[in-house]
Amino acid sequence: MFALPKLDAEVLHRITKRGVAEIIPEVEFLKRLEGDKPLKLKMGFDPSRPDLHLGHVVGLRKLRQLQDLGHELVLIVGDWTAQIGDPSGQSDTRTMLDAAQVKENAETYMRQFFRVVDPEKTRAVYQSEWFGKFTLASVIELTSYFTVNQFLHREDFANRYAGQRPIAITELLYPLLQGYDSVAIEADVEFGGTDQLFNLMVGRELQEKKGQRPQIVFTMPILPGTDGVRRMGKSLGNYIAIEDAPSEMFGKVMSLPDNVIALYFELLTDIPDKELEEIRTAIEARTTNPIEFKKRLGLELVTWFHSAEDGAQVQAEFERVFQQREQPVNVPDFTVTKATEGASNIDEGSFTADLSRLLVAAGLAASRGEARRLLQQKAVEIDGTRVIEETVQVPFGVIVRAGRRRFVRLVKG
RNA sequence: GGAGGGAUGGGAGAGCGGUUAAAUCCAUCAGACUGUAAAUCUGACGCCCGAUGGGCUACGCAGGUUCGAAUCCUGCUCCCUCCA
Repeated sequence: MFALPKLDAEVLHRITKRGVAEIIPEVEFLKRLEGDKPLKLKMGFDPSRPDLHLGHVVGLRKLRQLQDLGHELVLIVGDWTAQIGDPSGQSDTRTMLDAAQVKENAETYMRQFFRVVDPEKTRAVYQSEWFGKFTLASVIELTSYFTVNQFLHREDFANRYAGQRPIAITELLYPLLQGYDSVAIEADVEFGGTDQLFNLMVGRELQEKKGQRPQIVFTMPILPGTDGVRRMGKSLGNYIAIEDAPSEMFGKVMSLPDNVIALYFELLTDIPDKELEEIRTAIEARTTNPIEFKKRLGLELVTWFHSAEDGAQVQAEFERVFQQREQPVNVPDFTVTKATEGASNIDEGSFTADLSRLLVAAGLAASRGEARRLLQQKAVEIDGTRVIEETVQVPFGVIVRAGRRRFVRLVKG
């Protein structure tokens, strides 16, 4: 009944080469792809931070590609590992999540997850299905397969050990639990960023010790965040979320440093390798303005996660506001009344504005101090004219701009 | 059980009795420039006020010493390293 489609060279190439760091072992993976059973693809997630960003998307796209070939994804909801926290160099204690919270987070997660991955070929399972039944004896057994020395080889641990920084015992448990998940579901392939290599290998070994066919370890490059340097991460504040509004998503793409543009195309789009090369050389040789590539990237991403209309609109708006330095099409209204801070002498057509107060009232500045700073720094415009004075007479209907991105239209209440 | 180190602004990390709203770096914001919300350069970056000045908050928590404390003392709380 089930038949995996015949793989043509191009598809195969895209799956095994594009956006791939390492497949261990690659030949075995190819062999299994040709098998007559759909593969069980494993992907875990930690339900304590359900915000998906483009860093996750790199892996999700790969899963999608394989699903499209007929393989099946098993999504592990890490309700136990979430309590430990994957070693990240910090020793922040995580709070225990209650079951309801986990469920809610998991749902949020999956809602985002299915924007990339095919829900029809996805099965979600909770770690508690097996760890809920674990006894101390099972834990001890699990730990018996490895030595501390082996674990200290993991780069992160090795660095911390050498630097006399703390390594929590629970952190050592993390790879074991994640690895056991592979045993529990009998995973064929597990996916992760290159930083996950160690954990993935533990799963592979654990399966072998348990007499299972060891999973293929499939790693992908880490996507740098909007700072272009550090990995994209929520806690680093350099991420583009799947659920970012169109303008925000586009804007964040536009703020990418030039040197990561090509990598973003490689990991997040399907543009042909040939074009990828062209982009790469064009940026290096400075023959094309990189902003053009960023626009294209932004457009693709917004189209994908929102719609083509949103993409077009948001790009037009960007060009208008930031390139032409004109006013945006849709400016939110701010209603000025007698009660408004910073507004006085209101008559039919205009009023006297104390800008240090009004900017705060209108949400354009966080404090009066900041409002004054903006005025001082020549960052405030009223209908396109720079304003430095604190007190000015303004007509209703004008657009006030504070800085590059904040706009408000003053309307009479 | 023993010895020692530490808790500072969004993050990292100086300061170790006054001139410290607190160096520096990163992030952030603004301006300039630009083929870009890249890069680069410059500046700003606690809050409040009748404001070239004044006030209030802030360096784990609670007290104390002092004209004056992030800096010294005491007691808490938490964290870490090493030895056993």
